[in-house]
Amino acid sequence: MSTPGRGLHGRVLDTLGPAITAGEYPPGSVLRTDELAQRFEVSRSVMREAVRVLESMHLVESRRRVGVIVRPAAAWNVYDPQVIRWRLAGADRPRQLRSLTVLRSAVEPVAAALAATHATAEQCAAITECALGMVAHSRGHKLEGYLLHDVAFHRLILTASGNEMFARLGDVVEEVLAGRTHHEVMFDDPDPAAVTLHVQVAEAIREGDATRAEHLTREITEGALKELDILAPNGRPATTG
Amino acid sequence: MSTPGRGLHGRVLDTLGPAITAGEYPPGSVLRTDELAQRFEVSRSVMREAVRVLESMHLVESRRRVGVIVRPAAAWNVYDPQVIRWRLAGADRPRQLRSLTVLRSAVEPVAAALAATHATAEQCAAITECALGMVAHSRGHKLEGYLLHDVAFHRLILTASGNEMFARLGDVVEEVLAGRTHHEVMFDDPDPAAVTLHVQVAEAIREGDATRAEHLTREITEGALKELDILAPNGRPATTG
DNA sequence: AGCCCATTACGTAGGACTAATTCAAGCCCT
DNA sequence: AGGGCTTGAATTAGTCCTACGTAATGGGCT
Repeated sequence: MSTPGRGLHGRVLDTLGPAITAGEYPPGSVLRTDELAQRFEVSRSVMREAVRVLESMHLVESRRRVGVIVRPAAAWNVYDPQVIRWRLAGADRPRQLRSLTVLRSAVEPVAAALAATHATAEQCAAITECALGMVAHSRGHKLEGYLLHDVAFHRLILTASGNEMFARLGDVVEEVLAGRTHHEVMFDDPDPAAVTLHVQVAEAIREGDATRAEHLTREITEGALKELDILAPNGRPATTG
Repeated sequence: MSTPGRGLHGRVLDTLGPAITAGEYPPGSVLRTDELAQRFEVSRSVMREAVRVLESMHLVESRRRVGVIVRPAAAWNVYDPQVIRWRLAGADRPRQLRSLTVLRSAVEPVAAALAATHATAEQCAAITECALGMVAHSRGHKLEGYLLHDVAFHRLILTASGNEMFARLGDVVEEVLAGRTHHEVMFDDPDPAAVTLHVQVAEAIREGDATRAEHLTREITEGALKELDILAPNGRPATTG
């Protein structure tokens, strides 16, 4: 995807990272550096660099006389794009997708409101163009083209918000939307209502109507949440009273 | 604060990280591993481990035959707690504080709404206790005690939301609140209206009133934003029309 | 202009030594 | 005799060092 194999230590991470985030090693598990080095057939230097990276993601903790200890999931840097990808590729992908979608539902409406105030003329034009592109690809099994414009649309709004924290969530949105199209069951054509909402959001931003942009975006993200509920009912298995 | 000096490479990071995030090396700057190792009086191995960590934060990129290249700020992992701390300690602290506060204003209301639905009885009790603790420390220059309860209050709500992404923002909130109390000019006693809002949020969550919890929390975060505007008017110097 | 090659800095390997932490054996005190 | 404290030995990560591999760059040659 992004950086597949930036050196030997990266190769090791591509295996170890997913294994840890998948819960293959329960919290508290102890790994030993030279044992791992042997297993992956790399030198200790390389293995140590890999461990340092895992450590910076708070996936593991390295203690003398003990080894490399796997930390509980609550400690993980769940905002690290690498960690997100690893988890999305793993078993609890549904839960992860839900977490990310809820995050979207919190952030994107506010981002849209800010975009309505801050967006430059060029950004407004680009956003509108994306919305029109979505319309153009909304019928006739053009899912790939639709996805492309959809991702660009949301990414542009997050950037136009002027908030760097929001802007950095573009990758997350892309991951979620791409996941919906590729992995989950995607209806043949996107929901026409959703397409219309995107066009209206573009309008609102263009007109500088922050409140309307916010409300419309909220409708979009709430739709995404409902869609998730249909595919995988109940994030936590609540006994439907 | 969290892990000051987990080995030699950590010592190096404590100096290099802040330097890079402070913009001391403009994007595209080239550092050489050996040179850095000499400067910090550590071996190349240690230096390489430090570089690997910086690389995983997307602060730098390491290329053969070239060196360690500083990446533009747009590429940085701004959600990494370490990066956040480095930036908060640096020169553009005000801008950073604003970004984080805007993020709070997006996330916390939604988190509060979810908490109203998901929180256990124990969590409700703890949240209420914190709110009462804030009241108890709201008068008479008891800022430290107030801060302690304030942080715990928001952290509990983020956790009670049941969303791991929200829960991990507890550190961010702590950093922001602590910053307000310690670094910025803090009025002798906290705003009484804010204290009341916290108590009411606790009520709403206890009663399971998601909408009310959300609106009240929104008032809190909007207050925080206004407070920022007073201290450092206009994140981007907009000519007040 | 295009190709080749020497330079250069990172990448990898592996051995030697240090230091810190755990665990247990042994000691002392009660 | 039992419990708690001290001490020391074993273990594993941490650090340093040296050598060699490798790829990208930039200059020089054709």
